[in-house]
Amino acid sequence: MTATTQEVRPSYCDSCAIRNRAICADLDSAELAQLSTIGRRRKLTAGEQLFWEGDDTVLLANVIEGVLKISTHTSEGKEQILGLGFPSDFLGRPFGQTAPFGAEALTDSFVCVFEQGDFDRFAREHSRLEHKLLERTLAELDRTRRWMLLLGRMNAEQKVASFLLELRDRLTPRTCNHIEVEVSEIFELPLTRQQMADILGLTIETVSRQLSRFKRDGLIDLLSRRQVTIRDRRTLELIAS
Amino acid sequence: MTATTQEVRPSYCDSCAIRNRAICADLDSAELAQLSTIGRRRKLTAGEQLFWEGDDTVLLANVIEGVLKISTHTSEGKEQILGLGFPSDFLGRPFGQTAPFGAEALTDSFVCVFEQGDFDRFAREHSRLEHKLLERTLAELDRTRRWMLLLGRMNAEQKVASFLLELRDRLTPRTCNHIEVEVSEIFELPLTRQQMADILGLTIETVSRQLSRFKRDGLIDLLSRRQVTIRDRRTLELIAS
DNA sequence: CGGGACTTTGATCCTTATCAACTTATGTGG
DNA sequence: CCACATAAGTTGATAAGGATCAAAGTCCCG
Repeated sequence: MTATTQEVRPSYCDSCAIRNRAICADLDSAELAQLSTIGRRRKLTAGEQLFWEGDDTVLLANVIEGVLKISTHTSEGKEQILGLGFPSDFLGRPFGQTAPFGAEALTDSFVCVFEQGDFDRFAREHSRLEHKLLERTLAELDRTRRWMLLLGRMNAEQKVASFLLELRDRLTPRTCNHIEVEVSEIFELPLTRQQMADILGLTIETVSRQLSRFKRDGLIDLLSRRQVTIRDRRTLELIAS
Repeated sequence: MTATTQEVRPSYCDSCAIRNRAICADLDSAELAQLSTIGRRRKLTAGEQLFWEGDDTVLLANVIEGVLKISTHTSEGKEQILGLGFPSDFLGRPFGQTAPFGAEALTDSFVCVFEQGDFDRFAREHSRLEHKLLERTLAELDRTRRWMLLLGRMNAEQKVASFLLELRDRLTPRTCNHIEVEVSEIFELPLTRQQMADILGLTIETVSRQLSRFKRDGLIDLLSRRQVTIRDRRTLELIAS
């Protein structure tokens, strides 16, 4: 604690795929080394639960690879997905008592997991990290509020169009080493139709019908259940408003 | 900046109604005095806009008295209210470029306003404040996500019931000087039917019909357009799930 | 007391949920 | 490697909840 000089061994964080995009981005090597002592990597297979809604021993995680969902349930058991976690996103509820939502891997994933207590303590001692976390939380709040607009005011067609566009964007990192990457309009849906319905506040049938319609109208292609190509982005954007 | 001792004059913050509940709660007198130099009080009359969606010169505010709404619009002009601000709530988007939503007073209000730049600078230098802000933002994110469940998965009856209950709770501070206060089940709606509709993702007619139904069934009383009494909280809670 | 905004109520229509049957993928064991 | 079982997805028919359109009623304020 009081040592002024400190042997800084490179932590495995240094080679982390999201080193420069996650909340750890502003930490120096020493801090990173310290952080890496309280975190551990974990592999998740599709469908595996990272933590459950209501858990007391709360986990926090950086998504390194893959896509996760966070969700809650109505008392009648209907699920509502609250958001998706993509690489470099931070998942979980710091400074809380119980997890207000559950987290599950949608695809095979890698995450960097922390016990909440460890992380909370670390964050309070490193205001740069806390600041990053604040910025992320504010951004996430913005995104969640935009989603409210979708849930409250859009019809099924607009919802599905918006969702496809957002997925395409978040699934493809905008830059790679500061070089603009030409992005393909083909991508893999990381969710089942049911899960899409649970995100959009629709039923599985409505989602399916809407996708079929978009395909029939030439706006998208469905190569397989999970493979989507956006053929007419302009029109989709018009529909999504 | 480098002075170690400093004349601390009591700022008007010391007597602020929300001194112990707002994000300023953890600041000491010296910090509070400093903060008060960059903030100013402002009175708003019902219907007055504090700032607009898309504004570049962004304002931030602590709500001292009254109720504000934050909202955004679809491209077709339909409004979606994103949330309400009650006394001690913090409004606005720190560390951002443009306001992602507008804020308007629903009732005559008092707020404590900051220029975003001033506030951002202050926050970065006072990690206790930034920590408070983080906790609030996380709590607000939780609340917003619960609202997603309402928008995505509830029917009109459940939405209106939930809203009445939440309004009653937030309109009445739970404690006063650490003493549990017996709360009355009568309260004033700070919104028009149209605004309620814009919060719940419904139309004005549906909201009105639902309220009439609740009244007919003896769950609530409507003394005037704005005066509501909750007569059967249990059943309302049951409906709201 | 009169005018305008807000609200309530009724009638009808439309979107999406629900129910049901069928089709297509996925995967496992013989 | 195929046949079968199971899960996931599609499509159609019908129903219901809310939106929309329309008109009457109420409150509020000058």
